[in-house]
Amino acid sequence: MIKIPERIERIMEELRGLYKLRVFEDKDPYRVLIRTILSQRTRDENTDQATLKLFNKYPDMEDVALAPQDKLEKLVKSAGFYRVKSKRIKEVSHILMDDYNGVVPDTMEELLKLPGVGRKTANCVLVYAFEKPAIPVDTHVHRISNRLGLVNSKEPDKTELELEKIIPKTYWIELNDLMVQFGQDICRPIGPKHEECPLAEICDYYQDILNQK
DNA sequence: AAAACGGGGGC
DNA sequence: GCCCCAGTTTT
Repeated sequence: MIKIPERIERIMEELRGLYKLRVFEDKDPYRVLIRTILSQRTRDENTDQATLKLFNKYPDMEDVALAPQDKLEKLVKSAGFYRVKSKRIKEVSHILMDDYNGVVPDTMEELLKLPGVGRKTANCVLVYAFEKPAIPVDTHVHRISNRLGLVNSKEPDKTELELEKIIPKTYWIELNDLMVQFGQDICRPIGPKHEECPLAEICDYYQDILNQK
């Protein structure tokens, strides 16, 4: 059983070897924010399609703020949860115009005040728009961190706190994206591909499975 | 703590 | 056809 710091280094190096860090071609904070809200509980392809259609028709914050609700719903439909999401992006746009002078805030405290923005979304904006170190914890990061024995946590918020204590800051910006790719590809929620996994030998979850046989 | 929100893809 | 999924808010 290797120590945590070595374990982290091993994990991050393997993930770096397996995947490339994907960055939004459009780092505009407003667009990152809206795209991230649309991405909640939603796969990339569907998010991308919805985001594209939305900004094609309503390119700016003001356009979205003034757009009719039913038009927005139609445009973002493919992202799922489309009624609540369309309402939130419209409301967020309004609030940013009215209370923030059209500027997306770059602090956790202010971001959390916006409707539809929780810790995961706020951290995504901090990382992907402002390039500030933060660790967005979604279900992939939550699951993988627990399986690999980095944390022992039932809730994503607790996972985030624990990760922030043990992960060197140099890894923060890439951790979420690399783990998401790993989680879709190999360390899947159901039916993880242990045979293909380069981390199986240091994985608590896999070792438990071996021991049960 | 649990429910509600949802279209799209895997099988 | 059935089941699951890159969260957040409301009950």
